[in-house]
Amino acid sequence: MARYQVGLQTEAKIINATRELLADGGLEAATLKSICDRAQIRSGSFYNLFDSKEEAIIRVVRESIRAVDPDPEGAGTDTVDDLVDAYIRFFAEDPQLARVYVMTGLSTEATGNGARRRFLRHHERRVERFADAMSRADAALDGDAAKVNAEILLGALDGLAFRWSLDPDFDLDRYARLAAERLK
Amino acid sequence: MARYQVGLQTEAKIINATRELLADGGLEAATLKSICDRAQIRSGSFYNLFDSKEEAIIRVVRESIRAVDPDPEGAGTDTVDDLVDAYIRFFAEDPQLARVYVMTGLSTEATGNGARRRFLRHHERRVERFADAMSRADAALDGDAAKVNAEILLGALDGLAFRWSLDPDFDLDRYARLAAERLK
DNA sequence: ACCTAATTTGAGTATACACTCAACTTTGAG
DNA sequence: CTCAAAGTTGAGTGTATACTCAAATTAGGT
Repeated sequence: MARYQVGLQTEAKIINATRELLADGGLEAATLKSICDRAQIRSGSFYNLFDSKEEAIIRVVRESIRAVDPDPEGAGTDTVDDLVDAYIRFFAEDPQLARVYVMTGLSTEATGNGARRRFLRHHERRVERFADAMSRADAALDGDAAKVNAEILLGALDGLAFRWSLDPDFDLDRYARLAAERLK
Repeated sequence: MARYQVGLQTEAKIINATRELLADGGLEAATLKSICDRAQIRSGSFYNLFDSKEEAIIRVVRESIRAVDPDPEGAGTDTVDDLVDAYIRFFAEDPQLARVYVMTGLSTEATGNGARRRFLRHHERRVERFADAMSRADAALDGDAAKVNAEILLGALDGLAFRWSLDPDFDLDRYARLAAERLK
């Protein structure tokens, strides 16, 4: 499985092309032809490095989901503000990956519902993270109430992010901070 | 353009089949073949009544968008609670249409972005509706602040609805009411 | 019962898609 | 420099898609 430099470069070109296409037009836009055209390769090269189109897409989607997580290994030291900031920063700093992230959750099929399940699992982990931070900040808040609050706050953040994905002019940063202020 | 009874029945079968498929599997699932199979007709009959597959889909989507609106002609007499109730009721009473509604906004292409634009336009109208109701309830709230509040509340509702579309077990009714309580 | 227009049929068209493979070229370790 | 493995190519395969149309059937007003 040793690899030549050219192969690694081609792999990177494919991943970049896939990410750009997913960010611009979602799963519908990421056809094999469009990926190969953008990466400036022929389909045979694609299949020399990837088993399927889905493999490339899942790699990009996974990357986007990981990127929204401020500190995947972090164990209970974040504040709610930290978490909200990380969420907002993700959208501000890498809108392309962020769009992939939003569109992933929304896609009905295309990646065989695997993406949806991944998205949901990640969401649940994040709710716990937020709930923990809320509990730490307010000793009077019991676990269940914190989880409810976290679910609502994350719902609002996701809803506003979705709104932004429909209309890039929407001031996500501002609204997300206001929502967090009212809901934390 | 006079029509026989059979024709009207066929049209209804097609619309129903399309709605069911959209609700279950989104745009990806609503292929011409699947629509015709479910409606128990052959493709020629479909094209005798519709100019394109998109026409049938758009009819269903429009229906879903209209259904979420409690009183499209209503001029400024609703309270925020009325509007939130209508939103929740829409999801509780016709989950199938509601799923179509959510999935429509999320679809990247498939209906040529027309659906997305429609969705956004409708969203903006609804924000104004909510903002008006908020202004009426609280004289101290100026127009801009009300609009911001409305945008956040609707963001939260849409986010929670999206969450529900990923996981039908999610208790949308409960969370939506809690969100409205904190944000109105 | 008659007759025209509405409706149905299903094989057929054109196109786009993901994916394959045999022949060829390039890489880089020894 | 050599050469086996890695990488590239592009025409080609199979399948699914939306959509068409000539021929047959049916509806329903007269």
